[in-house]
Amino acid sequence: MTDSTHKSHSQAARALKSARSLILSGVFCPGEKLPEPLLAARLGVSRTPLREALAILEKEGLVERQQSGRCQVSTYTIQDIVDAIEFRGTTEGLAARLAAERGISNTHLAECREILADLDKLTDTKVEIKFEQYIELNAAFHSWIPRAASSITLERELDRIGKLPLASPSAFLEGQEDLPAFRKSLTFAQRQHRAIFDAIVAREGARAEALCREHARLARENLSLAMADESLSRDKIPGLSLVTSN
Amino acid sequence: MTDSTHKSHSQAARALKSARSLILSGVFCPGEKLPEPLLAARLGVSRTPLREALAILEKEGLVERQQSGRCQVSTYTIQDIVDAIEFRGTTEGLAARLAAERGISNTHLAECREILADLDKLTDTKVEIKFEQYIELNAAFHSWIPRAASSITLERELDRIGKLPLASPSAFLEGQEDLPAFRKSLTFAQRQHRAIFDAIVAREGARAEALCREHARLARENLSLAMADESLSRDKIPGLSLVTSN
DNA sequence: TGGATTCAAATTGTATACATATTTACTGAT
DNA sequence: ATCAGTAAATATGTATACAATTTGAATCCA
Repeated sequence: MTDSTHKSHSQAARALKSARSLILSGVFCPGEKLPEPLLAARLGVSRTPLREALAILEKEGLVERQQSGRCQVSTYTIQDIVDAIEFRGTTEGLAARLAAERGISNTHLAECREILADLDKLTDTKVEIKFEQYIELNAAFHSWIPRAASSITLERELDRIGKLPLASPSAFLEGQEDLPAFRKSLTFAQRQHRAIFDAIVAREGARAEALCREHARLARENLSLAMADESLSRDKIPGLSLVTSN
Repeated sequence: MTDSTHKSHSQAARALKSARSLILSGVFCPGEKLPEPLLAARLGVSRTPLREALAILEKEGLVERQQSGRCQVSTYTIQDIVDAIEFRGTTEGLAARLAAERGISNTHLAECREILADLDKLTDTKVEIKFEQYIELNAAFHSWIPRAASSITLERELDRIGKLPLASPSAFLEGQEDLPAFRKSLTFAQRQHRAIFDAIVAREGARAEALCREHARLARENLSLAMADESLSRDKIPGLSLVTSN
């Protein structure tokens, strides 16, 4: 899957993305040791760029260094994930409130209208939902919120929060296409998207904030669904393999 | 080659702390280029650990890499700072709400009582306030909140947010000892600390959250004070040198 | 058997070398 | 004087080498 032809990305950047992907996809188990020489060989880079990538992954919380300096895959509890989801909802709520209070530009208005219209097409029709498109548009809506608030700070922070395991708005959209309860929730989620947008446009800051928080609860529900669903989703949903089941 | 015994002061870790300190203290101007060889010589390390430190500082937002790969000190607007303070207040509010909703242990209860009692001693007496002690105790109170919520996630995130320029709860406590308006605000801040604690103990989540947000507004006021205060505070308050006065 | 001990193998942290890419300074022409 | 073009200087990105440390295992002793 790795694409070594592109030189637009440095070895360090590719090592970062590959290693993150390998960890989230469950190729490495939580707690597993990650010797640098081994990982470097596996990723096809030398230790120098790999170590830069590992330093970042450590900051992101995906790997930990024990006192000796050895690297291992982090372990997460369900509550860690719940808290991360709540954290994202709260931060998106803050961004939505600021967008409402500050008012948004016509450009941002039009941009979101288009995203929502496209999402409507995907969810309203009786046609088979195209999940890849939905994921993309859903991510577009969520990243729109801090941009609408004209807040570089929140843009960057939400981007970062999305890298916490299972905290991203798209975290539970992959690998659950087959669950009927899950599919129905997509239509509901889109109603919430519209409500959040309307609240922002109407400058109703408190409402926009509350709606964002409630919207994040969907992810929490999906987490429950995924955990209950036995072995099916464990290796399909990126990051779920890091969670201790207890 | 100086001290390779303790890993707690690895070259990379020391380079990180030193470079961060140099940037925040205004030794390097915003936008200034930071050539690696120069910086490495200045910090007394080789480029390898320095680059790890720079990768982290880039993630923290203190330095940026232009497309060529060259490193430069980031520039912040006042609104970036305002948003970062609001972000911290909101996240502390979330932690306080969770602490209230989940209930706190007796250990955490006693720990905070002691912190607050010590803060009372410092602020109530007519004696000269010991700023260093106040800063330490204030930081202890703020880091107590996510611990009381039993949330590793929020503990780590708030620690991170505190590294954003001027977003830390202690950001404006240094270098303003001489401003009377500022000194008076310390007593007020302590009243808010007590109110937050009481709300958490009483399991009043919404109140605890609202109080935390309001408490963060103090930092915003201090930012205004510091900006209005001409050249005095610009090189005294860590991070203020990164802000464009525009 | 169980526990300490020693020693080889493996791993980390760092410095350095070097190829590639970029910046800067300089030259010369219009 | 201005601009383009070129060459030298400098910076970055990466691989590799090496010392110091840690791990793992085989050995020895009670």
